[in-house]
Amino acid sequence: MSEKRVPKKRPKKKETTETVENCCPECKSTLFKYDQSKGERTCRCCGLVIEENIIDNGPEWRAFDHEQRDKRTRVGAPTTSTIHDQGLSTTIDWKNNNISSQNQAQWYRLRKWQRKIRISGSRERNLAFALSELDRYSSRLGLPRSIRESSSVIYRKALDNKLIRGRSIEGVVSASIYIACRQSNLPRTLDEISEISNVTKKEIGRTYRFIARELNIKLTPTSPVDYIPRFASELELSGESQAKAIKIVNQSLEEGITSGKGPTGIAAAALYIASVLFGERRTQRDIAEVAGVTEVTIRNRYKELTEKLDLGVSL
DNA sequence: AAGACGAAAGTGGTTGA
DNA sequence: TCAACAACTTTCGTCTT
Repeated sequence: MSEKRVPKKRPKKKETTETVENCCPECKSTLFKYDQSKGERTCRCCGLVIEENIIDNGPEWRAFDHEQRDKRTRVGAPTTSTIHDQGLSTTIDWKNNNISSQNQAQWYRLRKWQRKIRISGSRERNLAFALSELDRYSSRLGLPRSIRESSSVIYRKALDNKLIRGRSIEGVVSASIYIACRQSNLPRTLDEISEISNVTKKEIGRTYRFIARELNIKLTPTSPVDYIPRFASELELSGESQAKAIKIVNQSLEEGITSGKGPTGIAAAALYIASVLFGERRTQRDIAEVAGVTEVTIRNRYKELTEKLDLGVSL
């Protein structure tokens, strides 16, 4: 069967079962045993060693209760760019535990200084405010953590390069979010960001172009494909329709009939066609609303697409 | 009655002189 | 700085289901 087998009697150490994408080459089983003490992953079915010398990322110490764990842990929370001091500063608790009345005044002064040091200087105050705004905006937009991180990094860079002067913090925060979204191929429209931030579309547009230029950030033009999953889920369209819409967009990209046209309009038209083809028709109005374009635009795009692509749509 | 369609006029942004 | 321009929107009347 196999050249390498593990002995039947194995130490009763931590053993976890898990399913892995690729299966055992020997018996096609997808169930594996992971033996931490040996650093081996073995097939549960035939015992073949799938992987050896796995690096154990866990701590080298062992703890038998909470107290020991607390004592032995040597790391804290991960640092993050979304907190102005990267979560590294100390705060002094307001609870006055066992402090004599003589010391109360002293403690009060200590706290005051601690706060002053924590948010000191215009830069820190700016960052503290900006990052709280950034957090508000991104939670309203429902953005993943990774994008929050990268947009706060962009904001920090903008601040370090003195690009904020003469611009509103809200504007720069919005622009940072816009850039971060585009970089991670989860674009939001200027309209969407403008709506939650009370910064005009025009201002965000101006600011993001300025920042991208100054910080040498290359922004590739957004593809309509990037918008499709989001729009499709808002319209509650099936995965099939979504896949079809993506296919339509790719086809039209090849044909080169998309240049110069707004990506949202194309995404909307492709979704409209797909929804009709799969019998889950959405009205142009509904699609226009989630895509942030007008019905007229959808009609124009959809006309172009059906004419040039031979999609076999009859309406 | 709702949705789709299309014409016409208007708007905001880009480009090139 | 200005005009030309393309894309897109607004508005509205008509047709289709």
